[in-house]
Amino acid sequence: MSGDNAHNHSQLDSGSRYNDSHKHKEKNKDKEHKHKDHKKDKEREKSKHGNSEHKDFSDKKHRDKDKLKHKDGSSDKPRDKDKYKDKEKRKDEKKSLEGKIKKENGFASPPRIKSEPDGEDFYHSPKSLKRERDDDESDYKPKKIKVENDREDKKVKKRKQEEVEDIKPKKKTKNKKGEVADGKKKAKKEPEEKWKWWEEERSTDGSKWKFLEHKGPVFAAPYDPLPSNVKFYYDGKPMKLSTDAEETATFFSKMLEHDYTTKDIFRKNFFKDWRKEMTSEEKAKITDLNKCNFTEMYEYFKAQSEARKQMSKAEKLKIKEENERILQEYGFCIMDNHRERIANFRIEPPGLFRGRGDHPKMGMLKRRIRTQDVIINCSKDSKHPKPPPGTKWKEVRHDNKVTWLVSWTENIQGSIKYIMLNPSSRIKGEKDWQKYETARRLKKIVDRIRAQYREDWKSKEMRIRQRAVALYFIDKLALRAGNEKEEGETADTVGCCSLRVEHMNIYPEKDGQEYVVEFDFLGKDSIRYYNKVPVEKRVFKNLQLFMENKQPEDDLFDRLNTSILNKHLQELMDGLTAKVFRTYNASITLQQQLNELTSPDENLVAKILSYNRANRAVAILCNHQRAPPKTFEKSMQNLQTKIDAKKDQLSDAKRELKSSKADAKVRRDEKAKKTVEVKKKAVQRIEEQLMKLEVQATDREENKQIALGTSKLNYLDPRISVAWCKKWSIPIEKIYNKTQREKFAWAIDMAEDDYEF
DNA sequence: GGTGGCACTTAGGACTTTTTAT
DNA sequence: ATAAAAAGTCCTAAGTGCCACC
Repeated sequence: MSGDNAHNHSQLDSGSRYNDSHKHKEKNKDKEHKHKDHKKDKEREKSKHGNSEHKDFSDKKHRDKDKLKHKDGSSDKPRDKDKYKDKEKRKDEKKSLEGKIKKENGFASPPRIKSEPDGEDFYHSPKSLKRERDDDESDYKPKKIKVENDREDKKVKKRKQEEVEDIKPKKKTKNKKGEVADGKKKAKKEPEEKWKWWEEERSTDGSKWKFLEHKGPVFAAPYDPLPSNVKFYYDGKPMKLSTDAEETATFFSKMLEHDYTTKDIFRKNFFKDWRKEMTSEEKAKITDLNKCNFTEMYEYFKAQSEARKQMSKAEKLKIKEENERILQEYGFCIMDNHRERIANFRIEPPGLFRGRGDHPKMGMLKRRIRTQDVIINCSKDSKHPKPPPGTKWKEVRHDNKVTWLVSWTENIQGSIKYIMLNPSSRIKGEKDWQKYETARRLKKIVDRIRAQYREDWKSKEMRIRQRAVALYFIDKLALRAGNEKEEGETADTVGCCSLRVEHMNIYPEKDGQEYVVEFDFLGKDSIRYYNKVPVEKRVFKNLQLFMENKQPEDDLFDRLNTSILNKHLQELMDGLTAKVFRTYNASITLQQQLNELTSPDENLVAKILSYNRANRAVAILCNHQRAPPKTFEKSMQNLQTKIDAKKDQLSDAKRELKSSKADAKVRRDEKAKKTVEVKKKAVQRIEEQLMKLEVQATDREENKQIALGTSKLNYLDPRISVAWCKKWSIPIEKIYNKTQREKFAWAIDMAEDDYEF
């Protein structure tokens, strides 16, 4: 009773993530299918649908999807747009497109002949295989063998200079309003000259770096015990907890407001792990989580965070400076002569595991990482990071075949966590660039691949048909590959290859369309994928075949998994895997949509709306969702109010204009004429403002539950956006913020207005 | 082929800061 | 000046894919 009744919240995952309770069907038919053993049925049941609250979401989503789903080479019958006729453009008059192959931009590459004689002939050493491939991935400048140390080429000069400047921990990055000049006069003119790694050659030996030096991770702050006046109550009585037990209790107390704490699994897992932290006396006494009252602790933390907000300017500044200091010390490393930003240099603090969706491990205690858990990776000849006094690293190694600086093993899933570089770093950027080049190579042969999988739908071999149908989905719908997962260890989610019969319904005819497939499953992060699509007849027939005599929980593609699929893809094109299709389809969609939606005579605001729409088309394709912002309704309403006000203002202005015109007609003097002009201007200005507001409203509404960021950051070849900006004279800042510009510096530097994906 | 380990990319939500409206 | 909204950043979970080994 007491205690945690503080929470009773409502819905959490507003969005479309399932978590809870969905009852479910006849599950017991049981395991005679060779299938795995359904000990996890239980979990699965939970994610069964039928959750009415998703209703409207799905409707909407499916509407959008129908609208935008693209072409797949050929057919693709009518979609069910009918039901939702809708806003202007973006129908799918796009299909074509595939046909035309564009010339690769600049970095021409010896396009590897597509189906080359499988690897072996080319690559002898499995060891170096990967790297070699990368290299002749082409796209990167004419290669030349990189010599260990600075070569003689023209680059040397530039490099040297950078060495000096780049490496200096610039005391304070940005010149915050002048205060900079301290330290040394910034004589060093800052590394204003940004390093253009993309103009240099890449190493060819499979090593990721030659030199790496860093300071190691920043550990989580040690536990700071509660003041004695903040009490924990068990069964209504105050109880002083041992430090460890108390710390763990604070983790729970901090989440009191979160829906997690109302979930059985969460509570059960938490309580079990909490008890492990208790002394035997505590363990004996505390036997029921429901008798625990954490509210004082909760209030205490709330007050603290409140206090933090109320801090004076000076205090805040001090904290900011301290953070900056830590950043300068630990947030950078030196990799091959350049000072590069580290992404996550702080070790994850202890806390309660928050899995997403219906995670069987939610609530478990994520333990504190100590020095002896940490592996350091750096150059032998670098200054090794030193462990906190009195402690020792688990290991210091010097592996330049990997990119991480620090790693440790996490205790929930037993997986390894890494500290790596920021996306703006050379090592990440090169990889990112390469990813888009691979997608562009796919573009050149995608027609052939499509033709082939269509042929394969007729294959005599079941495994080939399954492979072909799966690939069709991956291509057409941008589904993820769908690796197998260990049951019971994670939320029950699937991707293409791991789809189960229960994840789709097929209808010979539905809503006036033939051969409709309705997908409904939870994908990555337990985000629901719901889509109804007409498919080709052969696909449909194949699906019927695959589903024959199967139980709902059986795999749809029982002869297929990601490794079989990827092996096949690898034969079609060097470097081709399932995920390349997502990248390819996302980028090509952006490009098409930009071409279609951008009208030359529109103003900047309208163009940006078009960009956002193109971006949105991709986000919808990739099913990138977000929970509608909590304040969405309200802010939408506010905006509408503003629009209404503006409209009133406009009609007033118009009226005034009219009367001034009438007046001018009568009086015919200069003054009256002038007045007319002034009024005209006013009307125009107001109209513009109104337009802007309306655009804003449209954009926001359309974006309600769509997340644009993920595709922008991970799927869209940035050169497409850069070229678009150049072509229409849109400042790049309108599209990419500072962080994004840093990540995409390579693209911003190299793409011209005629770049074509 | 199946399995587990490893490295690295992709992902949404929480949290913080900045901007805008009042 | 203050509040609200939006934008930006941080955080870390959850994917993909490859490899070694059996």
